[in-house]
Amino acid sequence: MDKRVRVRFAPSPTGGLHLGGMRTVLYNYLFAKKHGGDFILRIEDTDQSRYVAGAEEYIFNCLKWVGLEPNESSIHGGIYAPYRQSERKELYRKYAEQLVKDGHAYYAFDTPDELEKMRHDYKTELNPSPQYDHNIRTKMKNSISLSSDETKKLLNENARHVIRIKMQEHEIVSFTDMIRGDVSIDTSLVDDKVLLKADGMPTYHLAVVVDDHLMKISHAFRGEEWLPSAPVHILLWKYLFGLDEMPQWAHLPLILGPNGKLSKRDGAKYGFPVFAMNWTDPKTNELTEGFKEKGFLPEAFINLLALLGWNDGTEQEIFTKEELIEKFSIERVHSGGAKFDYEKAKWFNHEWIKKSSVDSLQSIVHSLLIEKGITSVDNSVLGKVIGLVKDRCTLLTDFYDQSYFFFKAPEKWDADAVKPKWNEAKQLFFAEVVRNYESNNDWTAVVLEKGFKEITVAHQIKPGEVLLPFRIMLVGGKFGPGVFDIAEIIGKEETISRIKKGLAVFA
RNA sequence: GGCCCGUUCGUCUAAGGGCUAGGACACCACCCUUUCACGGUGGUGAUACGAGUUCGAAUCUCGUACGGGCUACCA
Repeated sequence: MDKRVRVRFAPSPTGGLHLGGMRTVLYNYLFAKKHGGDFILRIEDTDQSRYVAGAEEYIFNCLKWVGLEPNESSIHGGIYAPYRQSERKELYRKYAEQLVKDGHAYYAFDTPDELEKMRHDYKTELNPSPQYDHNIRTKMKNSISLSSDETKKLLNENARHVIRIKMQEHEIVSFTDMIRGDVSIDTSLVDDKVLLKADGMPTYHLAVVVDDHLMKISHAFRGEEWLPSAPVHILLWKYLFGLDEMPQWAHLPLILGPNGKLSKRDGAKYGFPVFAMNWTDPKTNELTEGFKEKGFLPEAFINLLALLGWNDGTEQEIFTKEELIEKFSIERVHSGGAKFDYEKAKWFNHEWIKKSSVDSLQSIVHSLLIEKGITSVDNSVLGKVIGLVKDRCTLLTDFYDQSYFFFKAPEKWDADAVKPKWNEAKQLFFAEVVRNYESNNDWTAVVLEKGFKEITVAHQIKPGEVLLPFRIMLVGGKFGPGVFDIAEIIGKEETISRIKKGLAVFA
């Protein structure tokens, strides 16, 4: 059987592409690819009041960045188009009416105020949040409590109404989850969910079942927060299409922040990204930082996401996308939630930067430097620089701090580290170094170091006393790779110029 | 409140009845390095609690506690 695996998203700020959603996509993708199936992305835009312009494109951009593009979606198209819910609106009413006809659903005419009143009136200490269920529905305004004439009259008058599922009083609904095994839930605990809203749009509950059937979905992945309403979906499948056709479900564990389900707020509060890419909410102008802009490699992002709740049973932690596809198994996904650890996330990125070739980093570091105002970047120089500093970079943005001095002479010097011990002897020493380097015809780190050391001997100075000042002349502070490597790369002219400048500053 | 899901070092996790509960991140120490890192070696550190089943339980069962989720004309 062909595997058709799908994931659904709402283009809204709350349902946007945070870590949890991204991981759902990833597992979905890995599972589909592993079994030679199709990865289908569905967009939920049923609730126009929450719809955020640009959010859908944003989701696709994120997927593009990490290379998890779907086979079918609202932008990629596919044989079951359209893939956007608002464009499928007309489909859903038919199924909702069918359910009413078969006695599995009913019309409800209650206004928001009446619902509010019900929640207030039936609220007790024992039941702080009363539900629209088999007890309450007889007391509300719907086609079960009203006579059929009254119902007809209201429908003919075009009274605002919704269609609700009629949950059985006591029925145990069971299904097998790919991660958790057998799960059973008593229907009496689930309320009569709205299936079709007053504006004619379906709720998630109806849409997910109708779409999965129409699009011949075989596997459906979603977050654990959907578990309590799973019986609604199972029952709808039973009533509408039969359970044999129902996709296999996998309810993924939640990704937790420091306090509970990871939220956008957690990122701002604790200083780490929770979205794949930068996202500016057009309604509030609020910026949510992304992993991409923070300096993560897409390979690292996928890797750390995959390992948050899954492992292959070995001690391997660094996986390429291809290895993940090969080794992923949904049965090995944890059932418990995982707390996101930003320190470990950074470690994954560091590993990936070290693992990446100079060539693959070149263009990304180049544009980063330009962004930071370093305009004259020679590509062959940059290649050498990247090779020299990449082991010291945890985030891509670290490349700036680790390498700007190759392209720009220091303008400030950590003079406190030099001046107190500065003296005439050192002044003379560096004057000698300048003379030596000026006559140098073999500008390599090894030769430069040899010349430098010889002069320390001649001047009876310990290398340790002049190495630090030399470093500060070249880069401005106590950081960076080996000084002679730096000197080799910046070249003869620049090295001598920086020594002379340093001598003037320290004198 | 009700229901659902979960619980192994601080964090992510391995161990599917059987050697001193293994690894990674973080942390600490030492080594390397005449800067800062990288790297190397080592260390601190966990089966939530209580019963039961068993020759033997992190592992199976029950209870308790704790954590999370759901309880909308949101998804």
